[in-house]
Amino acid sequence: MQRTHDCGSLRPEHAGQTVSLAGWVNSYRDHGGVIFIDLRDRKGVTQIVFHPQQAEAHSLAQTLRHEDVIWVKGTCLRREAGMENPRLPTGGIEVRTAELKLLNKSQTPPFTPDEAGKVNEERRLEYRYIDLRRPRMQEILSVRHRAAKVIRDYFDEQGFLEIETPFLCRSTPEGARDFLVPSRVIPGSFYALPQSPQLYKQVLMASGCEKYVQLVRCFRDEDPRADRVAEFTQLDLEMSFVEQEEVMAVAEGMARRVWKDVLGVDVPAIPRMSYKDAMERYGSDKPDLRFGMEFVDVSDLAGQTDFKVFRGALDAKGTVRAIRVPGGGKLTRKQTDELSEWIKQFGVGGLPMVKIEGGKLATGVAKFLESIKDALIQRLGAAEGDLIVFGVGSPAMTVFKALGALRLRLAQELDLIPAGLWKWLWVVDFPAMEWNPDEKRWDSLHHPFTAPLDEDLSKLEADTGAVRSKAYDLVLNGSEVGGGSIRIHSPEVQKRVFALLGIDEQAAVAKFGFLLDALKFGAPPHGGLAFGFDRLIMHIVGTTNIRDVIAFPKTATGADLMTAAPSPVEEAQLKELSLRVALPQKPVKAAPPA
RNA sequence: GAGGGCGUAGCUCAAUUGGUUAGAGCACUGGACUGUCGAUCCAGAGGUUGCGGGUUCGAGCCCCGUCGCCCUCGCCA
Repeated sequence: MQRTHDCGSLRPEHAGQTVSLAGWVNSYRDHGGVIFIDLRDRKGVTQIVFHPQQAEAHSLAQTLRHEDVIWVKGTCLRREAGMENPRLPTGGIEVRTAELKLLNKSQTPPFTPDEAGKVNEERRLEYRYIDLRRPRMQEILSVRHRAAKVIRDYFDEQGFLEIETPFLCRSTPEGARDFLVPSRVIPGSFYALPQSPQLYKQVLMASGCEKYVQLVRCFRDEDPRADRVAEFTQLDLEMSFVEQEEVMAVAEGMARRVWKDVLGVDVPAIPRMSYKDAMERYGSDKPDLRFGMEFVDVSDLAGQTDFKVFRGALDAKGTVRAIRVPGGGKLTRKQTDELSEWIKQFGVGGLPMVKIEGGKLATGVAKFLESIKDALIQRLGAAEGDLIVFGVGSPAMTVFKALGALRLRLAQELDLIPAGLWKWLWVVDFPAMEWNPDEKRWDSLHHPFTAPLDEDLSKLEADTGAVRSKAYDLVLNGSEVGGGSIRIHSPEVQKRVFALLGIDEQAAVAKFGFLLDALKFGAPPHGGLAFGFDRLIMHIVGTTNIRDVIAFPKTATGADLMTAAPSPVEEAQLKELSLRVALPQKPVKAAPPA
């Protein structure tokens, strides 16, 4: 089938040429005599005109409806003055048809690509092939492709090898819940789909590959968020004979290259912030630096008041932190009550607050703060019309996290986040381990193979919580787009870390003996990083919904609404796998009283 | 596992305090129309109000359960 052009390329300079196009009927306007069709393909929309003189084509054109697939041949004509459509790149021309072929009649579609932007996501996912016909979705797919290409070119130039790692892996109990795949050949045994190629890429370093990279699908059977799904794509990399700075430099170079080549935006040198600073100043290990609203420690001032809420938190070795909310004074009582209720889910008791009105503290807990009023206003730099909110409680980390969530919510609702900014940040010096009060043991913050900082090695056992690691996260506009670490390559240090994590030697050998073996036989020092590829694309195309950047995404329950996966399987399939399904019995509910 | 929101025609939505035959726009069908580009005009068809139960003289609306989708907490080394 001959196509001389696509639907986005004809311009007045093509006038007079015989052209042929193919695509979908985006809309039709039948005037009884002349008929107009807006023909759409991946590249754009072109107006096709049918005149009654071409009787055969014209009568067929009368039957055309939304999403019919057609081929046309005709003459490209410059539109007469006043009849151009400035909203179409091809609006200066139209194609007067001599010949029309109906390639495939469409049933009436549940919605048209034009409408898809307004249709429920559920419906869009069910008819994804119609949704994806939208120019916007085509653009996203195209950007995703280009970003992947740029990334591969970049790493190729840097001497990396793209090496595939297995999808059918050994299950490890650490980390996220695994998706399991039963083995037919070994009944009762299971593979796990990879949460990331972490262990394999370390083994690749022991294998002498030196520089590994992979765009790879990862699977985590955990509940989703707006920017998180069970099945996602990582840009995974690992390097031998490197320290933290070299890995960060390579990753930063990639970000710079992608932003430059795809968006035409320069990424400046990316600043650093310690985990401790990030938590204490922004209540997040991925602070959004596009706006201020930093936390201010006002524990000392709070201690001078008689306010029981403040005193109680301080007596419990907690903290009192304040945020100045610019223009927050306009929030109504109803709105502030709602915030106060909402913040309780983060483990603090409520949200004391005051407004600045007429140079004075007003409403809320103002009466308790009279004695510290001037110091408070001065320290926060508060101005007329501002709101000051207090994070109060213990431990301090709980307060930080609650205020961190509040800071984001208020900034969004009060429209304090400037558009068009790219605020990159490296968060470094993460704690190596975190005390898990429920299990009464230390947990890795990153993973058990993360190397502690050399200067903290000596206090590994004595002051475990204070040990920092060679881990680094790359944050963009408050979202974690990448993270990695230098790995432990010394069996000695690895043994000490496992001991602290409560993983005895036997368990360690059982879980990842192959990696420990690999480290024993001459593994080079190595480290790496993984980018959330979907999230990078989200930032580039400007969406907050990760499903927008995935061609065939799954829903919150892991369902594919188009294919209706997951689904029950034939009894014979289960039998072959030596599996039996044991659904939980539904509890019998007592009949309601009459 | 928990909380919140949503579910009415193919699509997007409306429906007064629980009250007549559940409406509108778009799409669809038929007709008119030779320059539109959200074409216009006339006419028509289209409903298990997600599903199941209950309360009531009467339920789209109230109650219980259930299914699906979205957001959040937990979870995500």
